[in-house]
Amino acid sequence: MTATRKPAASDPPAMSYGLLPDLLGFHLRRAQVALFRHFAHSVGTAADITPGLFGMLQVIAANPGLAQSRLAEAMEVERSTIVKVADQLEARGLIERVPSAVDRRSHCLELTETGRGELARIEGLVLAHEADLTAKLTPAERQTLTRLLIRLAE
Amino acid sequence: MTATRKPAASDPPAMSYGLLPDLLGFHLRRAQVALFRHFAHSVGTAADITPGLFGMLQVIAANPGLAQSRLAEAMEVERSTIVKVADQLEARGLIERVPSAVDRRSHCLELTETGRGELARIEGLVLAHEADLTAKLTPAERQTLTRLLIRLAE
DNA sequence: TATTGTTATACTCTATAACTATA
DNA sequence: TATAGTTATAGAGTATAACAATA
Repeated sequence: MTATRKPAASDPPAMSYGLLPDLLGFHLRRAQVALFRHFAHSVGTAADITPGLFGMLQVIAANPGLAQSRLAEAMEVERSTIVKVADQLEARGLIERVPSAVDRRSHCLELTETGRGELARIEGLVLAHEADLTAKLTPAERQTLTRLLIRLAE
Repeated sequence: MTATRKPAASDPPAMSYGLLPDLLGFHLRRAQVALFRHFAHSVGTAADITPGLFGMLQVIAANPGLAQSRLAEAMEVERSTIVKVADQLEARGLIERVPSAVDRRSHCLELTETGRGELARIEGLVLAHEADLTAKLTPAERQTLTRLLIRLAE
């Protein structure tokens, strides 16, 4: 049995969320807020990075020489949005814009040596964050959750 | 068996997402993006509302006479953020700011008659959106997903 | 002193539209 | 004509800090 206490007359009336608890989007949002907070506290304070920037860095690392427009497609954002992301990562010395050898309009994004080192460090932090966050679930539950989310997004 | 075709030499190389598919946050985000798109196409075009505004309206409707500061706490945003939300909903004639009888600093948020009608209509659209979105899942899977998301957010 | 609503301001993330240099 | 990167600009959504009125 869970710990309870006698409700006092001075208690604020319990808040109702109406229909929201019946909606998947409500729980999806709450889970994401919880994850962002956990990420900010664990990874963010140790490495000054957000989930979004980390995602960009991952895709750049996994696809050496990726053009900015291809990154935009992969992340499902506008080309123009990538400019500032690349500016930021370049200003921090994590990536380089290398002119393409075959298309002079195109910039190939590449991790720098610094970027490779930083990314390795951040990956360690992210994996620890992931393990900590999902410690509430069994491995089977974690896999079930991932699979259901994938099917929802398809 | 799934339909396939012979890969052509001109195919772009398959994009890799690196570590991202191993991370819950990646799938959480994709699911939320998919849900937002679906909401925008189904509910949004018929009622000019976003998931965020709908959530605010739900909590106001479910807690008549709620003060702005209490709404801010319930939605986990700053007091000052609520001002614009209330402005918007009031400008659309959906809610009213009623001066509190017991605390002259406080504004009690109340649905107008128009607001009640509109909310009822929007709720219908939202429930249809929810049913359509989750048609990919069995009722048991839907419940499992909700439960796992709740445990993740706890 | 603390709280309520408000304003002014700013920051992040994103999009649109127009520009240039290539293709 | 179409594409790659860029710029300028704007719109959500959010936060911080300060203020007047009130508790």
